[in-house]
Amino acid sequence: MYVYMYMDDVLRTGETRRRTRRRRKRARGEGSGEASKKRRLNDEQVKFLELSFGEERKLETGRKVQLAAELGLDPKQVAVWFQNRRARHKTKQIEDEYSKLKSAHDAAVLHKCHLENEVLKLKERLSEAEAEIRKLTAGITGASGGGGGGGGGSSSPSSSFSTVTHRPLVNGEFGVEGETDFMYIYNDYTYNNYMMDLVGLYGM
DNA sequence: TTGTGTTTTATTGCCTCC
DNA sequence: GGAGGCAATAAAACACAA
Repeated sequence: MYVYMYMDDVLRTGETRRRTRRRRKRARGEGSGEASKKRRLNDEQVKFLELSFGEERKLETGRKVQLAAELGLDPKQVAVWFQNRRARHKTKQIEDEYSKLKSAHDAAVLHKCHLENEVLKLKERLSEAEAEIRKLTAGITGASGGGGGGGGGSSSPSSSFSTVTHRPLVNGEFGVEGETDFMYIYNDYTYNNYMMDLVGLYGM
């Protein structure tokens, strides 16, 4: 019996279902007369119930009866009010949680954009550095292959490497905020490291 | 005034716990 | 098995633009 009634309701929608329930109610002799009319609680009653809800969200029987007596309400009304109030509270909590998560998500997306931008800049710097290395390496191999003497002037290793090791030390060169750690690592990459890398690369 | 959207009060049916 | 909680929904009351 229940299933049929339920399916009946499921198959109907919106106003049709509403009218159906209204008809059923009337058929049971409800829905008419003053007693069944909805009675809105006055401000004082709501204020009192809110205070009580603030103290304790759930309602034991004793407290329910006492509240009802104090407010001149039916204990059932108090119970219903608490039930609905808990539902509203839950909805609000969900909404708050959603907006917090959304803010966090938006911040994460923004951060990701910054990081991607940073990666692009660093890649650009890397290819510039690689080009410079190639240029300098060509100079070194050319000088050593020139046979004898030389040594002085711009072709000397010391003058070339000093140029390279000092360039990265220019503060803010990468255009990246909060790059202190990176700068520290980069500054540590000194002449000796550079020489070792070259030896490794070209077997000098 | 009236149509429409929102809020509040109440009901129903199911579930859990004691 | 009864009391009480919850989700879903109805329906009355209210707010407000057109």
